[in-house]
Amino acid sequence: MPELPEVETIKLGLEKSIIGQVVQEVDVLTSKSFQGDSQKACSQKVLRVWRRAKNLGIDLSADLTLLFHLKMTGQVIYQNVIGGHPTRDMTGQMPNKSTRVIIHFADESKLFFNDQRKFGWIKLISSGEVEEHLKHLGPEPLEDGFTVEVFTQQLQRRPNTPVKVALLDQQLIAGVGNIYACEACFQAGIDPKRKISDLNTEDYKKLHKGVVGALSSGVKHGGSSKSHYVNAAGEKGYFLDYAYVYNRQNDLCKICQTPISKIQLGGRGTYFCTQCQR
DNA sequence: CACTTGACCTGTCCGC
DNA sequence: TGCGGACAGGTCAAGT
Repeated sequence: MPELPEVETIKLGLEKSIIGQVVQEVDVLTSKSFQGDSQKACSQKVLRVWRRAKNLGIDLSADLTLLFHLKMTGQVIYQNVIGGHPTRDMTGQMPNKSTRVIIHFADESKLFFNDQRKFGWIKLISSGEVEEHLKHLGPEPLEDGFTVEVFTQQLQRRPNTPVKVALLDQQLIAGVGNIYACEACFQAGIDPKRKISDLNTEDYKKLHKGVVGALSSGVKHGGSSKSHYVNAAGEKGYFLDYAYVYNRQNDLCKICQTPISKIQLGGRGTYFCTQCQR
């Protein structure tokens, strides 16, 4: 589920709530969801929360890092208990049947890792190992170094791949997933089926703008909640209210009123407007 | 090497 | 109402 904007929104929420907290206990309810010795995290303090692509990191003292990947259905929800009641209760009773790991802090607040499909994971590693885990990832599209030139160079490593499939390749660009790949192609006016080798300079420029624009809009609206995604406080995101094509098969294009088409590309559902995207 | 497909899981939705 | 099949935001490994 969560793509760059969703993980970024979770990161911003956690930064406000868990920096300086001390881990008291880690409760692993589903063993495949947690790799490493969870006991090592006990008594360690949260120093920093960060994101790289769709990975979420929590740096602890003692040179430890909790690395998260939410895959399709992962959730990271923080609940601070005041007067016996959670401060917010958007997500119902916690833990629930998809809760896989609970991190208890010394002040009795808790961080829940929920994941219906069990594809996601948490790894406890030494901070020095983080780079090794993330080294295959391409550039961060919302950072300053992400120029049209860098973008073009990266895409050209996959000349025979359809544009939308290339955007999903984390080695080329970090953090774009199925929703934002569809939206980026729409915003660029580019047919998602076109091969990379078919693009000209102008196309790269429009696509670059589309990728940055779609992701920025995603962050601005707090991410996309088709079914599972919630932020660190358990609240939904509203980007899909503003989406032009994703999940809008047969609905009318917001620009030209043509019904939105859905096809398969690289095995994934792909939405686009046959009129606006060429 | 470049690219495609299936597997990993659970739940929901849709047609019959 | 029940049942089977398709599909779901991601990423690997194995196949062509």
